[in-house]
Amino acid sequence: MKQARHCFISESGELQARWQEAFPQALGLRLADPAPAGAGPTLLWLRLPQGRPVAPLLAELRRRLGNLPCIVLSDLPDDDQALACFAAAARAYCNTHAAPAYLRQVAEVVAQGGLWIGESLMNRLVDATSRVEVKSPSESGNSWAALLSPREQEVARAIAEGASNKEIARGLGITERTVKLHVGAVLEKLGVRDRLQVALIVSGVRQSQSA
Amino acid sequence: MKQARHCFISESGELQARWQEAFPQALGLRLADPAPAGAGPTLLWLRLPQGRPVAPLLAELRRRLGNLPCIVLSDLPDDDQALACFAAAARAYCNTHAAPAYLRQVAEVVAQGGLWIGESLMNRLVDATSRVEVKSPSESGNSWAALLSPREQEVARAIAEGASNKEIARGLGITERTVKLHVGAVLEKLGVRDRLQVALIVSGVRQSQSA
DNA sequence: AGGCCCCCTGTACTTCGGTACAGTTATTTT
DNA sequence: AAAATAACTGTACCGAAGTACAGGGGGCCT
Repeated sequence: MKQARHCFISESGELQARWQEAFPQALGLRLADPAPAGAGPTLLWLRLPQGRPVAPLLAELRRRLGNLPCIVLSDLPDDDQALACFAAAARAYCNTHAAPAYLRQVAEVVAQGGLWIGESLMNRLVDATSRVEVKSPSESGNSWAALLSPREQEVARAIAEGASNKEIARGLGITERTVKLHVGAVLEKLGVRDRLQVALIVSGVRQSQSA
Repeated sequence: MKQARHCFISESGELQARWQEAFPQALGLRLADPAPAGAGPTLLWLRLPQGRPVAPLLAELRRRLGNLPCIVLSDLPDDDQALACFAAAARAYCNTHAAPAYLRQVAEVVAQGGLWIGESLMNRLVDATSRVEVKSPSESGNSWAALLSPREQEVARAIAEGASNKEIARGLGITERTVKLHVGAVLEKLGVRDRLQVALIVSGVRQSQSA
């Protein structure tokens, strides 16, 4: 892998001491500066100004400097801001005041096509997902799961991913015949006539027709 | 940071040579094995069996081994599978046959709360996002309609209601054969293999796979 | 012990979905 | 005038989906 050319972008254009420590040859730019002459940067670091929407900022950066991977640094990181950054195709989100070693690792990850989310947000995502899976049999509002046996729920979820009977069979280590049995049970219990409706119900688009 | 205890899970339970090279002390488990006695692992690597839905696999692993960070290895990586993995709260997705150094970096990233997405998927996400910003300030995410002719849109919407070809034909006053023609065109233009995916896309659950 | 539910499998059948041939008509674009 | 696009129809074929018979084993409850 080639050496990345780092470019730090902040309101004032100054380089934080730790940034310079992490990447001695990094370039510093102000938000309004034009693209630097010569060999362009290959990796952008954007220090987020306080209280501004991130999407337009990132969009403009891309327009001016090319569609480069961009790492967002926030003085006061919070999960919602992080999500906004990733929605705007940021590649990483971390604290402005992170240690140089940390910054270097983030850079390496991003340079190799990785995404740096940070622990707080990651935990939230994992929590959300596991909670859904754990508590969905009991309630979760739409109650389709409550009508189905555990095995049938697995089948229903696979259907919602678009899996064929054969794929589900391989996935669960059973025969296609048995999958058809479960599918049939799911159809009857949810009161629908085909798997497409099952997919819509599991995806939350429709409600089950059953009592 | 403490040393992570790695646990590789595959169908056969064997450790690939490069896994062992990357993590000499890693534990190998089969899919069906129970949790190992003693100090449990802190990081799971799951080698994905061919053609199986991932969500149930990951859910069951979490049930059995605890809610640990999980890295998914795929013999034939593709973007859709990767998305399914992240939807199931996987922390990383990469090629089974990746080099030891690569695996070690993935592990380090995950151990520090990062997410490893891989270049292919990342490029797609970045592309998608930048395209959205460029071409649809008005409507967002509903790009499926833009790809289809008016008639095809009608058919696509009917599909999302769960209508059969025969019903669509009666509804539009045309033959079933013609409906099939339109359905075929919709499938091709949206880049999906069956009407179920069309229903999910039109319902806003999925994005179109096409350029 | 009998009844109930869950999970699993097999054979055989019908219907539906999707595609591959092969066309027609009308409108628009180049 | 030719080419491209949209809409439409027909026959035919294959595989997937779903159903209808037929069973098997195990666990739980009264």
